[in-house]
Amino acid sequence: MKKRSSTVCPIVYALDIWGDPWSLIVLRDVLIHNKRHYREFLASRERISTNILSARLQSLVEAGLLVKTEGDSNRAQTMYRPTQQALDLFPVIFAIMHWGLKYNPNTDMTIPIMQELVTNEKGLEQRLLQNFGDVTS
Amino acid sequence: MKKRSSTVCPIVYALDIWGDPWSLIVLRDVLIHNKRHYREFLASRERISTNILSARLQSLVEAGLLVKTEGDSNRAQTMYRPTQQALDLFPVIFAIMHWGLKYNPNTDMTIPIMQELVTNEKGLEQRLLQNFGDVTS
DNA sequence: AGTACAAACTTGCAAAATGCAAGCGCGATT
DNA sequence: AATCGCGCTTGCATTTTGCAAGTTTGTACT
Repeated sequence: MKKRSSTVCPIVYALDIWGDPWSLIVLRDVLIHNKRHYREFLASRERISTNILSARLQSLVEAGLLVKTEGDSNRAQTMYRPTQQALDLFPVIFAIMHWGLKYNPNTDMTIPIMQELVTNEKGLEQRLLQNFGDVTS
Repeated sequence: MKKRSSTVCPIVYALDIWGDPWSLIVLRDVLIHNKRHYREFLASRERISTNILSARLQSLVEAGLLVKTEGDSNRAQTMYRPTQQALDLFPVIFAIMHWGLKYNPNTDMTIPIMQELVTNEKGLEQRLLQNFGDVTS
C-alpha cells in the first residue's frame, strides 16, 4: 500500500504508520515485553531479519513512536523507547490480544500476562506503564 | 511476513489473518460502512486494485471472517458479509480509530460516526451491529 | 598489544507481494 | 443484437521482503 501524506480516515492514518505486521510486533515487544535493544528484538520468536528490523526501527522513530538514544562511545547502549504516542497504543494492542485469545486455539495461556489481560486489563496497563517513567511528551 | 500455521502469541495470530493493511480496510468497509459488493469496496478512497481486492476477499472468506453468497444466475448479487469473528473486531477497529483520531490532524470530524465514536462508542457499536441481523457464528 | 567477540547495522540478491492496465464471461438493459 | 455493468483474471513492471554475508565500532581476554 502506498503511503499517503494525508488521509481523512483515522484507520488509514494509523495503518500508514504501524500497519505492517513487523512494526506492530516491534511495538508489542517494546510495550509488553519491555524490550529496548536491537538484539532483543532480533531474538523474538518471529525471527525478524536484520534489515527489516533496522528499517522498522527507523520508520517508527521518524513517525515519532520510538525514541532512539545512543550511548556515547558505546553502540551496545543504543536503546529504543516508546513515546506517549506509542503508549497510547496499549488499547489497540489489548484489543487485538483479546481477539486473538478468543480465536487462537494455540495461545499460550501459561504466560502470566495472558491471564491478567482477561481478569484485570486496566491493572495490567498500569503496571506496564510503570516501565516507562515519565514520558509526558 | 511469512504466514505461520500456529503461534503462541495472540497478536501474531491476528496479524497473520488480517494484519495486512488492505484486509483491515475491507473489514472497515464491511463493519463501519456496511459495504457488501465488490464494486463498493473498489470505490473506496484508498483505491484498492482489483486483483488485490479479489485476493483479500478470498483470504478473508477462507479465514472465516467473511461469508460469500452468490446470487443464483446473477453475479451482480454476489455479497460479502461478516461472520461473528469479524464482528468481534469492532473493539479493535474502534481502538485504532481512537488512536488515529488523537494523532491525525486531518481526520474529517464532520463524518457523523466520528463524533459518535467519541461520545457514545457502545451505542455506535450496537447501532452498527443491527446491520448484520443474526449471525451467531 | 593482539586476538576474539558482540552489538548494531548495511549490502546484495532472489523471491514474493503490489500497482496498473487490459481483458473476459455473463446476465441485464436498450 | 448490441451495449453495459459486474465480478473477476491475466500480464507485467515496480516495490517490498527474506536470507546470508559482510562492515564498523567498542569491549573483554590473554
